Amino acid sequence: MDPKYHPRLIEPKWQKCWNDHGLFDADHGKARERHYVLEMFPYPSGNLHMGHVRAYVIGDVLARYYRMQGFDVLHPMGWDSLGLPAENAAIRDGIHPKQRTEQNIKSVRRQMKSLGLSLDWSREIATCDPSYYRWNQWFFIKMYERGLVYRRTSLANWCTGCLTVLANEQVVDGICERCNKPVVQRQIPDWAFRITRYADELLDDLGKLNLWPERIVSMQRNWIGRSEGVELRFPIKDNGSDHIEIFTTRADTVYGATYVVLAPEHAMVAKLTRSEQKSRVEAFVAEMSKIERARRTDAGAKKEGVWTGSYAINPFTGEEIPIWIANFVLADYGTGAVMSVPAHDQRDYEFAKQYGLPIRIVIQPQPSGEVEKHLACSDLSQAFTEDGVLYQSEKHTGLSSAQARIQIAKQAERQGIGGITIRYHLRDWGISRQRYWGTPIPMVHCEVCGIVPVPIESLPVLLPEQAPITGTGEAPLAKVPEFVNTDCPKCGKKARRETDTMDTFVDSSWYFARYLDPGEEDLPFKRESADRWLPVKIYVGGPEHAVMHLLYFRFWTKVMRDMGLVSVDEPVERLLTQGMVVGESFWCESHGYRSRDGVDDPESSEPKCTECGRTLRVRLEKMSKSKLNGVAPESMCEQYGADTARLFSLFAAPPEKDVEWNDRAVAGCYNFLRRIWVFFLRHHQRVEGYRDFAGPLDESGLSLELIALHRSLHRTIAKVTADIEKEFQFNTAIAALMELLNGCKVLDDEVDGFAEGVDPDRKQKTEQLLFMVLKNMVLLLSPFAPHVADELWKNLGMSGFAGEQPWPKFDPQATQEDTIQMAVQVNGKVRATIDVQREASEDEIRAQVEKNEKVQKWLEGKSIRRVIVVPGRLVNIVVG
RNA sequence: GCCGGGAUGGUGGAACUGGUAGACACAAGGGACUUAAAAUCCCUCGGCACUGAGUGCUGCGCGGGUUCGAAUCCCGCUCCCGGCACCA
Repeated sequence: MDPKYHPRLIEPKWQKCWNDHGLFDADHGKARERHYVLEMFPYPSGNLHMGHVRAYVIGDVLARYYRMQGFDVLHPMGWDSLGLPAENAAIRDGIHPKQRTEQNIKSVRRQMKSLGLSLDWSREIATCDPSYYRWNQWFFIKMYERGLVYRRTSLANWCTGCLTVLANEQVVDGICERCNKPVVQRQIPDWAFRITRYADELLDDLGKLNLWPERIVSMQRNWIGRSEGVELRFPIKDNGSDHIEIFTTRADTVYGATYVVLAPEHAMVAKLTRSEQKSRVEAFVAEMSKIERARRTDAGAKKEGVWTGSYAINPFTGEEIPIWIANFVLADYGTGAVMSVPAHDQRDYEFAKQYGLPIRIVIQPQPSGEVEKHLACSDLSQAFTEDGVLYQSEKHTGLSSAQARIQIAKQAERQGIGGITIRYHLRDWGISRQRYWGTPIPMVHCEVCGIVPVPIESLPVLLPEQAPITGTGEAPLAKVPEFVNTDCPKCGKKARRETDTMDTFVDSSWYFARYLDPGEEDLPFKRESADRWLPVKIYVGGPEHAVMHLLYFRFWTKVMRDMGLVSVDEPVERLLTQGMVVGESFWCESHGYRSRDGVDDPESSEPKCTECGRTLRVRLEKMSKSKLNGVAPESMCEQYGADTARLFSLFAAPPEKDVEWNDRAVAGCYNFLRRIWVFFLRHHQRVEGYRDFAGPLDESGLSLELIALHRSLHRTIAKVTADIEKEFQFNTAIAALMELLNGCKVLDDEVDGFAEGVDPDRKQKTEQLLFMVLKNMVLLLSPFAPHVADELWKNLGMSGFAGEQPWPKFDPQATQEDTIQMAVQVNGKVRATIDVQREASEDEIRAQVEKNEKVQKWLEGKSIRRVIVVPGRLVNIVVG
């Protein structure tokens, strides 16, 4: 055994060895119970960062642990390799996306392997491979047949930076989440998935996800944004047949609706505009279309609008009320039209004040003295938006808001002018992208037949090798005549192919199922494989995918279920969203982000820029290249080894929390592995004769310290098992292993004593204990630090791999102490501790407590009122 | 504003169904070894007070409550983080 711990020597060796033995291939024993462990697959961007490392190591520990627990584990990896970054890079430096992607995959795969991840590489997939994306096309056509895909011309989010259409989910505060440029509204024809058809189920089934983090569930609920309300038709004055449809959640305020407002984009605007208002309305509409969504929808923006010149009739009061258009009404929510109740809606209130529209109070706070206060105040300073009691609302007056909403909805239904409706914030998923590096949409536009899907048997529609990638916003595929020009599959006449490609979220919506049968040619995957492996038992990834990816992922699963491909309702049983890896960033006013090398004394409280001497702003930020605060996993592996990198990313914090990268603490983890190494170095030869010893250990004749160590061993097994299994508390599991090692010092001392000659029976038992400690320590360590574990396993003279061994079991008997330390409290404060026999009765404990001098001191001159004995824990004496 | 999550030493973090707060690690201080440094090993380490092995008080964001006993349960606040938001 090498006297020094050299991770760089042992790690590549074992990685190769595992690979040669196909140790991590799934489906070894078909009879065993199965466990599908999945981490979100990466976009192959050339280099892994620490965030990836953390996610993959977490998943890897679980995969290795479950294997040792006897499960048949599927732990695959692949590449989310279509998408904008490769295309943008191609525009920048002229390398074809395919070439770049292949290089990157190679490099990232190598980095993953050097982390010792226990992946089944025989199932590797890449979404840019036609054998993958043909199934995107297959799904697209199947979904088209089911009415889940449709062509629409709609207001789309047009990114002024990427020059392409974005999904709602990709727009954050009116800004493109990718390039940070403004997003504007444009009428663009595109393809969309009807995810809204599943809105209810996506919402309801959140209730089944009880092993998902609450905040993710809550974010999804928020995003789906179900609201129950009433749709009402407001007839238009002097036009008997026409009406405006509005949506409201506050039908109880309908008697206070004193005007109607439409979104500027509303289809009826032109029809409703009277000639005398025409110029003003048109100018306003034109102006609005120019304003980017960010400013339009900013809550702080000034309310603006114009009157159309027309009137509607409030169907409940019969009053004529003016029809306006305004910036604060959105075309794509509800019906794009609202009834305005200025007394009870803050936006309507502000608008009414500004344009002198009537305000009528129809809700009173509560039937108390406060009513008068409100009513007396004819000019409200703001809207009263809470529920209350109806006022001046004809026969509904006096009802509570809740009651009134039901009554008014019923009345509307009876009169045939509306009824209860449910609206969602969730919109259909627009998937058309005017980009090259994506899945071609398998549709043909024929002048005779219209839109015709490509027949399933002619899939895949291959992405042409070359296309002019200019980034100008027009679909690159439209400029490739060989691609565009085709024959209509229906009539055979000349036709044109669709030239948009699919959003890459399509790829990641079902990849988890492709791993089941990556080579399958007739279907995306086999039903029997799906039944064998799904749902995914544990899915690990970053919380940044809480909304988009996970929602689409769930949607797709439900669609696949309805297509008869899978039998599960939800793709993932348990979700683990790991925290970010953050690092200290240094920012200089004049030189921007500075690397540590560009900082004078990074440890001080006021670090200075080496260029200009300015005091730098210090922050903890997600590690990134641009912020120069990252640590590359590769250099980490070179310096300390993969095992240390793995250990640190698990030990620094519980998995859901952010971890701050700390070089010193990393060294601490390295030190732990080194100390284990030294411990084995010292003892491994001594246990040569005990390789078959499987316990139980006879403790008689052993010193109390050694018995304590034996107990500690069993407790550690119990603790590590529970920590992994129950809560994924890898940090405390590793702490327990450190504690065990710390406790092993007694073995060193004991063994030192052997030189002077010792009772052979005692020596044998000690060596048996030593062996059990060494063996189990390796096995417990192996999911976390697999390379060093296998090296130590070999040095112990054991055969096979540590990771193939059954997970250690503990003996509950052996975890029990004969004497237990109990705390003695007097009036709830700890005053003494006593040692009692484990089986001691309450009376015996009381007797012992009474004898205790320290306790007596506190009882002096007081009378005992009550004594509480919590077996095995403490005694509390209540005195007065 | 709405929805979620959180607050424990100098730091990252432990603490089973309410039961000895601060495991484990980092940093810091002291010591051993060494010509010296590094490395390694050992000791101390929430705060305050007292001459001491020690003892007492105090301490889990703040204020109340329940309880023999609260970091943990309940009520009321403060602050921080994440998400959503002119969504009618």
